[in-house]
Amino acid sequence: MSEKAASRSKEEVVQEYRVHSIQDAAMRVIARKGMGAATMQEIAKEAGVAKGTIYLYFRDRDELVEKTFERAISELHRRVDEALATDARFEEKLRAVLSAEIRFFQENREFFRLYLSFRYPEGNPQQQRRQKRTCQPQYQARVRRMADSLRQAMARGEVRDGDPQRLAIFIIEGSNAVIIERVLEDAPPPEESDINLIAQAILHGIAVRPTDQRSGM
Amino acid sequence: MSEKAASRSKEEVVQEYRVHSIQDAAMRVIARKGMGAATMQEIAKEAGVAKGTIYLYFRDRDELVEKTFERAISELHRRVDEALATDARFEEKLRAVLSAEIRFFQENREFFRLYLSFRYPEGNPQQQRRQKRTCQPQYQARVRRMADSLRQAMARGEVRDGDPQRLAIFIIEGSNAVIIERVLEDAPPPEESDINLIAQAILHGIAVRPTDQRSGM
DNA sequence: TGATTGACTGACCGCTCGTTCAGCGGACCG
DNA sequence: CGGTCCGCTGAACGAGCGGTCAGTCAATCA
Repeated sequence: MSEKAASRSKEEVVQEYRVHSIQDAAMRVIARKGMGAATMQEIAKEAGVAKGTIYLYFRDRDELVEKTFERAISELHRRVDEALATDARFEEKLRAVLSAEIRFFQENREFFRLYLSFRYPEGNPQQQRRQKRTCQPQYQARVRRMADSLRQAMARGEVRDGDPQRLAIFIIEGSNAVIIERVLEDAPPPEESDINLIAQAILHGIAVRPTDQRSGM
Repeated sequence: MSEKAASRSKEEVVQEYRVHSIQDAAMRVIARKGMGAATMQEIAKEAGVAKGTIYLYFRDRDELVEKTFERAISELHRRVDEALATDARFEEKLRAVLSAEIRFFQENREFFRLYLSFRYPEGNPQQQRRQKRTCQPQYQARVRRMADSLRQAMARGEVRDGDPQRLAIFIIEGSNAVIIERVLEDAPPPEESDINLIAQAILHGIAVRPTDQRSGM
């Protein structure tokens, strides 16, 4: 009974395996060489296939890079959304998001080079217009999510009023920078330590306050 | 008596003018097209000279880009250093630095693309090793300066204790992101408004505090 | 078992890029 | 005014890229 079905499924599995192994190879090569210097030849070699094979699964280089980026970023967004989907206080949400991001970038160390290439796209306007459809919306969705959480928290009186868009950008990029720094380190401190540092800075700032005499945990 | 001296000086002036106009052209083209897509042909056209002429003043493309970056970033560092060179309280220093950065990126709107290319360098290891000498030290110097100011402020009891390196990265990248966002906007809000937003976030965080009942400014 | 298929290959093509260099022409000298 | 210099030019070159496609061969079919 599973004869035909299994056979068809097997082909699909093989296809998916090929697609994923090429995407993984692309990610590794881009991480090593940078977006501009990553050639189809080297990606193919890394994936253990011939250059022409890639074109059986992806229209061209742009589509390969685009799909590779989307697969990774959607996983990050899934985890961040999960962290934001609770009714907890803003501080708890923030800590959950930071934890999710740290783990994600730790598990996907190669991803950040690709992430940056899409965050600040290059290429001629034609290429950029193409990327706008996938990269900018992805990033802006992230900013919007954070901004929405901030607005909620402002409405609840947990967070001071202020431009949520700008604050979201400040929080995301500041956190990102520390997380990337952390991921690039040989022996990073415990996850909790960096989460505390970032969350403290975001929530209460760095200035000493007279009322702030409790020793932090 | 100024006959010969003037003539020699005139040649030097012409040389310097050529060098600078080529660097300015490089900056504009990189801003338009991105680091990878900026060709020598287009830079030459933008500068109003022939392609070969560039090679009379720069060994190769790498040297042109490197020198162009250094000229711009050293101007930014000069202004930031000036802002940090006082004995003022940390808050005043921070505001002065933010003001300097906002003005710099506003006056050099083309620079940020180049800045990012050096902040997260691409290319093969050979090219990267080359860039390490100029880009990473430049960025790390910036982080170090901020970290030093933080350490001072901690010693004076103005700023809570915490890893100065990580806090400096958080502050610089968070601010940068907002400033770049601001520079890319068509009608940015008044400079003071963004400085207040960033300084507030850095110094006192975003959380509402019971003791924080004064209306801002 | 011979025929057929199609996933896979890699030599090849057209193109663009950074870099070179033989030659041009205006400025200056004697 | 003819000769020399030299800053400058842009056609030409080689390297290296993305993308193509005729050919290969193991798996499958009849």
